[in-house]
Amino acid sequence: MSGNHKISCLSRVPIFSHLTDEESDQVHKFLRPAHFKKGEFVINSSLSKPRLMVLNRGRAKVLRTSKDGREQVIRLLSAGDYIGELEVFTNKPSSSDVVAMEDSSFCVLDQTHLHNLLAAKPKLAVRILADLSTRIEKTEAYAESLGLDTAYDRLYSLLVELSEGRKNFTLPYSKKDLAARIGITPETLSRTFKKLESDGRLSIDNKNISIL
Amino acid sequence: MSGNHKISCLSRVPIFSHLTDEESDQVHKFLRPAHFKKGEFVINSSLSKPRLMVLNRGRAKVLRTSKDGREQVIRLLSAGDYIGELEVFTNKPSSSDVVAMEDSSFCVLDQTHLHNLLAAKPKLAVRILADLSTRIEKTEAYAESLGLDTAYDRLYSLLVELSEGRKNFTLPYSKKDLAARIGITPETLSRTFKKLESDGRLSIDNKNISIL
DNA sequence: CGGTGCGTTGATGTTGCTCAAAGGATGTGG
DNA sequence: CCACATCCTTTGAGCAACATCAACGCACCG
Repeated sequence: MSGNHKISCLSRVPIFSHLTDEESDQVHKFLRPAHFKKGEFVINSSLSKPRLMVLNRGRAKVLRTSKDGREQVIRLLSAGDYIGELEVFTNKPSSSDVVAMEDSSFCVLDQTHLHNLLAAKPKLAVRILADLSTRIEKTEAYAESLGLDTAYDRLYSLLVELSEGRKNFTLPYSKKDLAARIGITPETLSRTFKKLESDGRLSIDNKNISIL
Repeated sequence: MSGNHKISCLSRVPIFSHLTDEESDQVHKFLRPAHFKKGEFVINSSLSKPRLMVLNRGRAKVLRTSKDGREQVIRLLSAGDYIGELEVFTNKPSSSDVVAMEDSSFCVLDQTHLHNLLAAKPKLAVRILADLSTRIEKTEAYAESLGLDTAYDRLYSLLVELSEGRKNFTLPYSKKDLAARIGITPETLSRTFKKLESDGRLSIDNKNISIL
C-alpha cells in the first residue's frame, strides 16, 4: 500500500499540512517511499542525488563524526522532520550522516519535483523558510548550551525536553546516544544521572525516568 | 545620500544580486537604512517589528547570554550577512542579541514588503532557502566543533578561517570576542595562543598573526 | 591625568575524559 | 532454546583540559 505512505506523509509534515485537496493530489504524484532498517545509514553523503526526505515512521539521528571516530548527535528526528535541504537547495553535500535508530520509512521528494512545486506554490516556500529559520534558532540554542552550560545542566534540559511535560516517561534513545547528543562520554552521563538523582531532581530505573 | 546606501545593499547582498535592473528598482523602494554606533545593540529582541536587516557597512556579532552573564558569540557578521529571518518568517522573537562591533549601517526590509517581494519573485525565495540551508550547515559544524574539538583545535580552525588564505593578517575582533566565539575564557585563549606559538604553528604580535 | 576595560600571567580548583574491568542486555547461529 | 559474541552500561582510579580567582601592565578615552 504505497498509497498509505503518501497520505500519511502529507498529513504529518507541517510544511505540507495546509494544502488544498487538489494540491495534495498534485504532491502525491511526486512522493515515493524509502525504507531503512535499524542501524542503516539513510544518506551516505554525496553518493545520492539531491532530494528532500521526510521521516514518516520511526526515529533517526543526524550525527557528525570527528577524524578519530567520536560522534556528536546534532539532531534527533521524529515523524515529520526532514533532511536533505542543503543538497536540494544548494547542490552542496552535507557533512552529516543520518542513521535510522529503528526500522523507519521516509517520503522522498526529488529536487526537480520540489522546485516545480515551489514555482507553482510560493506559499510553500514561505512555510519552508519559516521551518528553516526555526531550525537555525534551535541549532544556535544548542551551540549556546554546549558552550555555556555544564553537562549537568545540559542533561537536565534535554530530559525536560524529552519528557514533553509528562512526569514519568521512557527514554526513547540509548544512553550512549544521549551522551553523544549533549557532547559528553557515556561514563560521564552515567555519573551525571547519579548526581541528578542524589540531588532529588529525578529518579531513574533503567530507561524509566520521573522528573521531580 | 540614502540612495547610495540602497545601491550598495543591493549589490552586496547575495540574495539580491541576481535581480534584473527593473527588479532592483522595485526592491529599492522598500529599503531604508539604519545606523548603529560601536557597541550599540542592533535588535533588542522583541521590542521591534519583524524586519530583515542586511549588514551593509561595518561588523557586528550575534551573541547569546547565560543567566549569570557569560556570553557565547554565535555568529560574526560582515557585509552582506543578515539577521531577523526568524522574526520575519515565523513572527517569533529570537533569543539572540546583536551588537555592532564598529560603527555600522544596515539596510532594513520590513516584513510586509519582504512578503510582497517573495510572492512576486519565487526565485528570490529559493535563494533565501539556499542561504538558510547553508547557515544551518555552518551552525551544525560549529556545534560539532564545540562538542568534539579541543580549544586548541577550535582556535586554530577559527584563525585559518579568519585568515581567508592569507599568510599574514590582522585579527578583526578583540581577543575577548574570539574567546567567546570558541567557548573559552580570555585566560585560556591567551594560553592557547602561546601553545600554538611554541608549537611553531603561528607567530603573533598583538593582533598581527602569521600562519606557518 | 584618572578611570575603565582589555590582555596576560600565576596559582589553584573543578569538570569531564581516559583507561580498565565487569555485569547486563541483545541478537545470532546452531 | 541455548551458547556465544557483541554492544551497552556502570564503576573506579588517575589525569588532562579548562575555569576561577587574583594581581598587574597597558591602551584608550573622557
